[in-house]
Parts: sequence; C-alpha cells; structure tokens
Amino acid sequence: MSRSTTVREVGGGTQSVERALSLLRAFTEEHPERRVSELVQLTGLGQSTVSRLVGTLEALGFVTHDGRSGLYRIGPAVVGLAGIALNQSPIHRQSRQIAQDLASELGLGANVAERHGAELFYLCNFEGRLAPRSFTLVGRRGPLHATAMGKALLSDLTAEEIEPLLGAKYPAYTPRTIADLNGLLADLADGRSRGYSTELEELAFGRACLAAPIRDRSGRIVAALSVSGPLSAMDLPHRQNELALKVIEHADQISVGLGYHASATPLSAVV
Amino acid sequence: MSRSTTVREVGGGTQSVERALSLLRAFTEEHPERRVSELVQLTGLGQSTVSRLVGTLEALGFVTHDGRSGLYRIGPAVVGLAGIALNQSPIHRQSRQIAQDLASELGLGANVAERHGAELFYLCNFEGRLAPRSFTLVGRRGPLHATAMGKALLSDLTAEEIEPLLGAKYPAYTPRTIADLNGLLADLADGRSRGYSTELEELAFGRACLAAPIRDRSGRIVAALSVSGPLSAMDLPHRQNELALKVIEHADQISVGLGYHASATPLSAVV
DNA sequence: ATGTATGATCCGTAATCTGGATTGCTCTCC
DNA sequence: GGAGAGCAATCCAGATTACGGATCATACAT
Repeated sequence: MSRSTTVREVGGGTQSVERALSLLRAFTEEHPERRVSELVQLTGLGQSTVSRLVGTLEALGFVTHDGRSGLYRIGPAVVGLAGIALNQSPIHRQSRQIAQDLASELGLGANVAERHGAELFYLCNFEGRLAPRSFTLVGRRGPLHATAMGKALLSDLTAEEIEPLLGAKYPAYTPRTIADLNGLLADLADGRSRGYSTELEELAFGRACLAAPIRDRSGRIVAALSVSGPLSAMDLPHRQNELALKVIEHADQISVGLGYHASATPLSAVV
Repeated sequence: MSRSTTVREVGGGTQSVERALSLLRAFTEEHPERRVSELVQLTGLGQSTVSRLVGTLEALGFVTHDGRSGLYRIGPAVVGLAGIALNQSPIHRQSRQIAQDLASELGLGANVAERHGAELFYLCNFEGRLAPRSFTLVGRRGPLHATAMGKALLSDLTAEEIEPLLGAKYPAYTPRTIADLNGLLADLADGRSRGYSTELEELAFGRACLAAPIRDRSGRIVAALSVSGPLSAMDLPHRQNELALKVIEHADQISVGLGYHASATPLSAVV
C-alpha cells in the first residue's frame, strides 16, 4: 500500500459540500424544522453563508422553505432518493411484504433492521391494530444491546468481535437495560439456543419485542425481523411461544427469499 | 435601491454544492448504482472533481462505496433524513396505519399520495396478498392524468386551474390513457359525482386503481388514498362498489384525523 | 410609530475548488 | 504470466468561487 507519506487528510474533500450536508444533519426527529438563525448557531457558520447554502439546497428540492414562517424542512427530493436506496436493498425487497403480513396477522408492530456498525438501522416498519404508532421508524438508528433485533443481529458474533464493537459503554434506557458485556453475552446465548431474542422494557417502559435473525445465501445473519408492541398487547407470558414461532417462521421465509438454504451449516465454518 | 431591476438570480448559490447534489440526482430507480466514470459522462465534470465530490458524499453517509466493484449507491443518511421528512408530514402520520389496514383488509395495494405541482408524489405504499410487489413506491412521482389518485387530487380544481397546470401534453402510457383536457374534465366530473376516481389500464396494462380524496381542516383536497392491483385481483365489474366504499370510508377516516369536519362546506368560501 | 429580530443580498478578498497529469490498482486478453 | 487498457484516487498550481461582514428589507412585538 502506498501509505508512505500523507496520513490522508480528514476531510479530503469539498468544504462547501461538507457544510451544506452538515446543515441537513441539523434536521433531526426532534427538530425537523429549522430556521436560518438556528442553523447559524448550530454550525457556527456565517449567517449569509447559511442563507446561501440552504438556498441552494432548496433550489434542488433537498429542503423546502415555508416563506411565511421562515422554517426550513427536509424536501421531497430526499424522500425520492431514499425510496431508490431502499428498493436497492435485497433485504428490504424480500422483507417488505412478509413483515407487513406479520404485522397484520398478529396486530402488533413488525420491523426489519440491519446492523450498521455498532447501531441498528431500521429498514421496514409496520404497525398493528393493537400497537398503533403514527410515525415510521424507517431510517432510524437504535442501540444493539437494548433491542431484540440488535441481539439477534449480534448472535452470530463471538465475544471477541462484540467487545470492540460495543465498547465499554452500555447506555441504560431503563433499569432493565443490559448493563455490560457479560450480561449481553448471556442473553445472546439464550437467544441462540431458543432461536429468537427478546427485549422486555429494556429500551422503553411498557414495551417489549421478540426478534429472529435473517440470513442470506452465505448463512450469515444480515438482518433481523421483530414483533413489538406494548406489553399489554403482547401478553407475553402467555403468547410468547406463539409470537416467537410466528417471527421465526416469517424470518425464515425472508431468509429463503435471500437464497438461504437451511442445509448451509447455520453457525459453524461459514468462511 | 440599485438592484431594483434584477429578478433574483437563478442559481444564486454555491456551485460545488449544486454539483454534488446533481451527482445524487444521477441515482435513479433505473440506475441505482453508478461508477465514477458514468457520473463524469453524465455531468460533464472533470474526473477528479467527481471523485472528490463523491468522496465527500461518502464521508457523510449520503452515498456508500463498494470498494470491490467500484460502485456507488445512495447511503443510509438519506434514508434517515427521509424518515424524518415523512414523520413531519401530518398526512403521512394520519394515513400510515389506515392505509396499511386497507391493504391487509382487501388484500390489494393501498397508497397515499399528494400533489407536488403537476405531479403525483407517493407518501405511503402497502401491498396486499393478491397484489404483491417487492419495491416501495414511496418517494416516487407519477402523472396526474393517468392515475386514480391524480384525478382525485385534481377533482377540486377548476378547468382554468388544471389547464395551465398540466399544459398541452398528455403522455399516453397505454391506449386507454386519457389524451386531452376535455377527456380529463369529463372523467373528473364522473369522479366528483361518485365520490371516487378510477383508473383502468391507463398507466399500465392489466392494472387498475380506485382512489378517494383526503381533505384537511380547511376542506381542501390535500391527498388521495387508493387501492390498486392487477385487474384480475380487483375483479372490477363485481367488486367496484365494495372497493370504492372501503376506499372512501378509509379516506374519510384520514380526513377526520386531519381535522376535517364534514360540516365544512367542501368547496365554497373557506379561507 | 419605534424597536428588535430575522433573513436575503451585495461585494471585496483570499481561501477553496477545479481539472490536467500522475500514480496505483484490477481485470482482461493474449 | 506479462502486457495493456480502464478506472479511480491523489497531487498541484492557478484562478474561480465561496465566505462573511455589512447593508437592506421585512415581519413582529412593544
């Protein structure tokens, strides 16, 4: 490798593009609307610079501008690109219908996520009559150690792989959140033996989730499918087996769609 | 004072941002993967410029780069922003669950779209068992004159408003596509009197769609809800009334969620 | 009507970006 | 296996382009 001299400049690239895109980053689920002055404060850029950059973003449809209120929002061009990105994903294509069926069959939420580095990334999200939610989780990120899907996604990995991935911090969202590596490993072992992972009020009070892994042709876990909802709707002590069976069944169906053959040794020597 | 004449410069903004974002535009449903050389050809920019720009886009997660194949795809950051944008939309929030219910109840596709200028813009899209489709329509655009939802969205407008909006061109997707303004106005009148719009193989062979308008508190049509599917699954001559009733019912439910009161005079002096 | 806050526009400066050339890599073909 | 072609990342100097302070216009509150 030619790593002889330079250490590769951090940015390496186009400054104004970086600035414009970091403006987009300022639009979060908590602050989906921003005014220029906020963006100025957040970024530390000059006011005229921000004004000009959002003007460009607006001209290309990446943000929209409500002239009356002066608020900027994310524009439809972004949604268009996202649709293309999702349709590009074989996991999304294979999961969509099946997750939707699962949601309406059980009346609970059904979700598909994959792992992006040390985080969960939601690809599909459907609601059930018993667990209505008015917003989509698609595109959101979540913690691996505090979600059933996160655990399902990790269940392939060894302790040696997990430790550096998650680091030392295990943020506690509720008192029941798993607090350290050992706790997580124990839970993962449980999940492996049962074929599905659980999460009971580890991320939010009153909510629970069951998840099963999705594998591709190579046998590797590439995503996870879950059912989730309020504890009351999941009726967990009683329905746990029934729900878990359904999740596993649907997850396997997705795996088959991705070319997985059960014959491929599930966990052992898969390169 | 001095600049009393100029009518606001078109670009007005940051060139390199414009270039970077137009690179993103090159990723379409037909070409979701691009290599640098393609982007160079498409944009006419220098090869090193493109390389640097996509490098910046990649660093911020707006594209991903498969080092092996050299292909760039749209990145997860875009999906994250799109989720925020959708959750920002009251129409999307109110429609999501109801459209999903409609899809699983009827076993057909259910969609919600709003009008963006002279185009249809899909906000929600669910499939039914009888009409499976592996990709999402969310974020896609479509023609107003050749879709049931487009007609539902136009049914509020007067001929004087529609004519400049659609212009003189009525692209024909099939022999049954409505070909001109008069044909469209007649169809819209039908839809208004029935309370729902139809589309029978006007956009694609073998497919049909029924749509009803969604209104907000002001009584204005702000979106449309549809069921769609293969003609065979829709069983149109027979089920048309049943399906239309369901669509209207669910659309009204969304309208109520948006604050619409049937008492509000639908078309007259609102403001 | 006065005062405040926000945001769009203008303009000179210089920092940043451009693109030709170079390098390094991979794949293909002989 | 070696040569050649294609592709993409990196380098560099010149000048185009973007930055941001200041100004102006507008909306809203006092």
